[in-house]
Amino acid sequence: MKIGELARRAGVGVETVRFYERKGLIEQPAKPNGGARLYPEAVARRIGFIRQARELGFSLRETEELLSLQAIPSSDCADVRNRARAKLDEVDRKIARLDRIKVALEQLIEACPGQGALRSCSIMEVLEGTDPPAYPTNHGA
Amino acid sequence: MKIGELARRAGVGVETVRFYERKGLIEQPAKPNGGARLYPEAVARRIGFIRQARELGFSLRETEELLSLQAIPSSDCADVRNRARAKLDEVDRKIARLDRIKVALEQLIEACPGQGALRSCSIMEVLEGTDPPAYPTNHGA
DNA sequence: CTTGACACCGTACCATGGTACGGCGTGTAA
DNA sequence: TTACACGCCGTACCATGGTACGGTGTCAAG
Repeated sequence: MKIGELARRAGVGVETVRFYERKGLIEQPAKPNGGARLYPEAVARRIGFIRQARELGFSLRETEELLSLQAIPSSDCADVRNRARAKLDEVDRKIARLDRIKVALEQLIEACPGQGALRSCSIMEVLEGTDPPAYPTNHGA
Repeated sequence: MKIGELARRAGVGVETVRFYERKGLIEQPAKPNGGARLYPEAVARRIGFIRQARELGFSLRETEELLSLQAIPSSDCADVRNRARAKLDEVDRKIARLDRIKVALEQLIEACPGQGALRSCSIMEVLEGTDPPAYPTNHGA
């Protein structure tokens, strides 16, 4: 398929596809007869993945790292495994945080019935219960 | 506490705190005797939440929307509930996507043992199994 | 053969989310 | 009282992640 259809399928703009190519997130495909880029199906999925990763708070660089994880014979398997584990940790942490937000939202929705006795409760207050003081302090030491 | 300690506790820079204030994500605190901002503890947690929400892919605007969700008597409860539900959906979708990536990473780690028979497998290939064709097509109709 | 839809390319522009800078005031400890 | 840390403010700057533009080329239908 050509770049227009690719972009449509992946849910991004044509310019974005070329931008990703410049950034090295997708490789330049065949340009037969020297003209238009001709993409295989797989690229649409790859770009879809990039889009989703971005929405999950991964930068383009991090997204590239995710995409580069592949267990191919001849690659340094231990290295791939380590990087995958690091990413897995990150993903787990994101999930855990989202779960806390989720619970907070659910409690908020519960606390806010039709019209009734309504204890004041903000999302932060709900999180308070779940999230003990424990300040991050993980920045500049 | 003053802005310096607040920033340290929340894990951001001083400039960032003032930036959030300009953006309306935190309100300007008391400035007794006209001088330095004096913050209550709660603001550190609020900023910590903002930081985490950012890392989960929420924009500052979306983060503000999350923070604005509070069931206070006198507020339009139905409205709050609706907005909370919308956010909950979004959170659920994020979790679902992260779960797929998580599973993919786990499979990748499995597929990549010490040194052995190693089927070629990238994160995209793992996702293929999980993610049926179903192109998004949710952009410009 | 012209018109339209698309592709090409490079460059410029844009919004978001900060980050840094410079000049000034203040307060506390040597 | 001088010095240092910290705070104030406004403005300028920056990286990321796109988005738009303008000029050109190519193909296919009418």
